Amino acid sequence: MAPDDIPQPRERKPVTSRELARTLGISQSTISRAYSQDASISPVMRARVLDAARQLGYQPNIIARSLTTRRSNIVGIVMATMTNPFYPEMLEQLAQGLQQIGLQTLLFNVPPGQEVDSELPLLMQYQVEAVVIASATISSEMARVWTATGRPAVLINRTVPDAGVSTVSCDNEAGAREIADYLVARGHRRLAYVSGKRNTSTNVERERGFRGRLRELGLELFACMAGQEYSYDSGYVAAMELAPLRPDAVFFANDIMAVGGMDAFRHACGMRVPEDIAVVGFDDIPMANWPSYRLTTVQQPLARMVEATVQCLKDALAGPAAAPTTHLIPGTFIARASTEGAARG
Amino acid sequence: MAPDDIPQPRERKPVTSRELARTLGISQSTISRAYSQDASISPVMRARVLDAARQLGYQPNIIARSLTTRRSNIVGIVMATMTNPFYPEMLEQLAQGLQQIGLQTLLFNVPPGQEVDSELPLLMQYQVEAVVIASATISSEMARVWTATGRPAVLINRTVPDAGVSTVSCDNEAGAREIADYLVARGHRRLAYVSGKRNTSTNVERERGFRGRLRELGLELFACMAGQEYSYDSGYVAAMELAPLRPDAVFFANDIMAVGGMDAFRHACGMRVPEDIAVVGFDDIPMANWPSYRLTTVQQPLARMVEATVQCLKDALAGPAAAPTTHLIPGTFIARASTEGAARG
DNA sequence: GTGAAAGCGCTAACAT
DNA sequence: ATGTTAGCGCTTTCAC
Repeated sequence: MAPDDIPQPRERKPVTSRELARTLGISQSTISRAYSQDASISPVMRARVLDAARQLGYQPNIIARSLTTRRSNIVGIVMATMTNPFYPEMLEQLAQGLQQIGLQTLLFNVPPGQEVDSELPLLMQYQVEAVVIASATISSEMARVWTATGRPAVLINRTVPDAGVSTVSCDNEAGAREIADYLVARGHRRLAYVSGKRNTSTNVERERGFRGRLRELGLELFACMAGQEYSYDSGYVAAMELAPLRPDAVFFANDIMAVGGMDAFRHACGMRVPEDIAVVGFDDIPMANWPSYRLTTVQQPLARMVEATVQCLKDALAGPAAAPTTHLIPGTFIARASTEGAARG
Repeated sequence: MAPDDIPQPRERKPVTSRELARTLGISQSTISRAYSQDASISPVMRARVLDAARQLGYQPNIIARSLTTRRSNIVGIVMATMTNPFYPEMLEQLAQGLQQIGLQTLLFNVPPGQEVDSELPLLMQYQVEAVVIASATISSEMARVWTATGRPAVLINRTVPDAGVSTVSCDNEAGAREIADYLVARGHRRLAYVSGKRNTSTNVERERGFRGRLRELGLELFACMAGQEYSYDSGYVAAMELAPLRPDAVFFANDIMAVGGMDAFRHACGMRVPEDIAVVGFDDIPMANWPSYRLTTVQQPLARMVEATVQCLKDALAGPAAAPTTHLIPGTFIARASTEGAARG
């Protein structure tokens, strides 16, 4: 076998601190100190080390470091399918926010039909310092198992009863009540709700707020369709079923469903929005403001939610185990053409 | 200070293999063997270990393992802003595909205005085994630095001249040529192109294909607008500038831009699509098939691209450094209402 | 088949 | 300010 045929090791071993130390004729711990902010090392020595490091391409192995420091600086983000454009946006901001405070993001995408719970063992094995769960639901039991490890968890837009996890969410109920007020004030009386994924707290809260406020106003929900998930298709299908009942206003559990619903009403049912039927969503995704839709909705305070999440993690990771916090951030009602001009009162 | 005031350690230390070994009265290496597929350990012993592990909640520390095995099973995914819905979808599929072969995803989101290059050192420090770069561009120089570490890199939908990285992309040029053929065959003569982000290979290829094929057919591009990025807003703005020139067909660099363009034409310029102007995109995002748009486009073979990427990584990580591969996967032209019914020929 | 010991690359006492 | 030493939790020889 010619020398050329000898398989090369797949990976050139990176330079280690020990090697760097040897070439500089100093001790290995000095290398370590050069990278530690407040370590007793002379500026000149540090410079010498960092210089040589650049020459030889040395970079500290963060993984090895984490073994001793017990700080991986990695947080897990668990997400289910992102059929709702709201979530990619959140993921993006979240990843950037975490990175700004020196945390890296290990992404776990829960395939449809699978549970978040099944991902948690892996997260633990990878020694993530905290977990953020968005657009996905975790069982109370598993949440307790997680918090029992002493690691913080933040749920975005989901709540789990007394499981010791922190939550950050939009005030869904208040937003939904505002929608009820608005639609009733505009003279609508045959009001329908299209639910998102069953048993998600967001859906429960929005439905409760809408229903509850209507009742306070002396009205009953005229119709209620069960959407399957928070997707365009789901909204489209629900709208098709709803149309024959002729409601005069529909509140969809979120914007992407509402957009699907509007398309169904307009292009498949021959109905005009808002003249024949008013449509409202929730989230205020960019699409909601496109001229094709101009969707009345409640804006979720995405930036503030991300901020709160990042801050929450920062605090939790800084000090000793803090008590779980609950952030309920108000949304902002935004009236657009999908309801305007439809006044009947 | 009362005992209660003593700050608790933030984290209950997870049980280690050594502890588990001690409670079982066996050696620590036996624990290790219980988790290694082909290690010499008796079935009964393995069962005993795994059982006890479940009792005590022991789970191997993958990070620690990676120190000795030099395999972190982590791959970095680098993405820029996801204003194009095509990318969240890709990210989702990619994360799932990687997870299926036991690889975890460390997500790096490049903030707008920043370079991918700046993220690479971090990726190296985190000992990722490979990097996938999507919707972002890397300099040839940095690509070489990366590959010099012996770690594979896959670029999705971007190419870098001779930098030793693998690439997976849609045949953008062929797709664009097909669009040219189609539009010309339908009688359009005043053809415009709206470019995406300058200097991205996707944009260069699509423009070259479109222009080149037109020239072969004896036509010149009637107008060419420079879009700023691959976003709805960018498409909208470009369309507004383009409208006064009255082209009879426009090829936008991708779907989300085309959708923005259609909205501008229809809602701001009083033009009908396709009667006054035909619109074509590229990608075939779900939106392209919504009844509000029904956009003619070239479908990117997302699933196949993800598959190719995953396979490429799998191979590269299995054997010794393989030569970089290049996948060019054909797209599929799809005619829809945004161009149909506009025949003039 | 199992145990003992060495070492992965680093940090953190403890020396000097 | 720097060097020495002992681990962090695991895998992997090497004995037996």
